[in-house]
Amino acid sequence: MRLVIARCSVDYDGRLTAHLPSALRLLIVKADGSVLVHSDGGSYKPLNWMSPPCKLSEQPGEPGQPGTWTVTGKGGETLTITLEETISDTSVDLGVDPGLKKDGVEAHLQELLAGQLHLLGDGYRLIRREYPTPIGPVDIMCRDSDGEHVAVEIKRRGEIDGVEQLTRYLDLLNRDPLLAPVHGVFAAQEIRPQARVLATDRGIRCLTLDYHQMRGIEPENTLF
Amino acid sequence: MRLVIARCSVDYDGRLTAHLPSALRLLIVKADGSVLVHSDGGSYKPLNWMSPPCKLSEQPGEPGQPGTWTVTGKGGETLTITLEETISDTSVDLGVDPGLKKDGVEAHLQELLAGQLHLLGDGYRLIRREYPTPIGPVDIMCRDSDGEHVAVEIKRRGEIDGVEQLTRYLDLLNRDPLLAPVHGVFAAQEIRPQARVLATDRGIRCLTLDYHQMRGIEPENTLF
DNA sequence: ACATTTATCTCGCTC
DNA sequence: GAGCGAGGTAAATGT
Repeated sequence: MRLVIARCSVDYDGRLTAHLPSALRLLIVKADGSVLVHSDGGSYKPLNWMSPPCKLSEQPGEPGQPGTWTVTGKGGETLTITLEETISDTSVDLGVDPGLKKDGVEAHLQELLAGQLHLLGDGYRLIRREYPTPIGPVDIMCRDSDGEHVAVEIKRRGEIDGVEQLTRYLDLLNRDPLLAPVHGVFAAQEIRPQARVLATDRGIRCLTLDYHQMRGIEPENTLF
Repeated sequence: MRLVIARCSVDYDGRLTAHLPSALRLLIVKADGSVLVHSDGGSYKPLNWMSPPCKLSEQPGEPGQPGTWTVTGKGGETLTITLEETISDTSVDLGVDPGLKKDGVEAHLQELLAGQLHLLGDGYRLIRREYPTPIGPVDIMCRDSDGEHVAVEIKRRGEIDGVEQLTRYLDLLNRDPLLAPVHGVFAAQEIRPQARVLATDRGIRCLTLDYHQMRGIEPENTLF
């Protein structure tokens, strides 16, 4: 990664054309060749940029004359940076980033809850995640301490349509004498009052998931 | 603007939860307090960030111990950065940026077409741009050579929803006896075949705009 | 590979 | 201030 602080003007020509008058800015050149032009405000979006894949061509410029960067993108779009005065120019090798892990999405909540079935109550045993039915997979299917089936629907935010979805599963599953009775649990980080009322009215238990707590309890990497 | 190169891990807790394992990264603190965490790849989007308005609280950490930054956003969301090793930490005052000037977006197409109504046909006269209706503004309202009203919807890329939008305007406008009959023109740099079929079926004329040509023909600043 | 949907969307505008 | 629509949307997901 290369960081340049410079007084520069910038022109973009691609899907649209855009121009930045001369000012002091931060230029970032990443390892993949992408270039960002940042000002000292705004938000995370650069004033202008070029996404990878692209190629940077640098014309140093005569002493006392501005240098020019020409960045050409895959589709032929160009970012032209005219550097009038370079305050600093440093490079650093950051290596490859392990990447962002987003949590709190449905898939991760399902994974966590499947490993902590005790949150549903004592003696619960997992049958399987993504239990298939003709109208879609049940997030978690398990048995309670009495051996009766429990279908769990997991949402990040529990709203009415999630309750409807679980209701459809339960209607279907309870027609199967090998499974019935199948109980329902509606689990979410946040359950809207309307959804809670509807679920309760239909005999579906609501379970609010404490994501932070679940993540803390999640088993660490052990020796085995 | 402050630039920090550091080995750090990052946790975000807000609308969602996200975690970044420890790695070398670039941290940018802008004048408005916003914080960006960039890796050496990807695109212009940071791995994680906090948008302004927000407040940065810095706990320096004991010697040999990591320091911690806690950035708190307006809605209570937090970005926690644990700095294990700081490679560099520099600040620079960039001043206020004059800002970006864009061309070739929908607004500019509208401006160009309003000045070149002959592209619609001979004898067209402009009534006004952004002609207001209760369901939103019509991009261009004009009269044709017979004095009948013509509503023009302009898109950069003409797709079906743009045709639907114009259809809603036409339905409404044609209820007004002072305006009816109002004809429709769907103008775009590129019109998808499905959109063209739908528009034609509804008696809406399609017009493909050549942006570069329109820009070339646009009258230069003349003396009078 | 391509189409569709989402987003801590951002940004700019109108009411 | 809330609401709406565009975006060089970008990024993720499903087919």
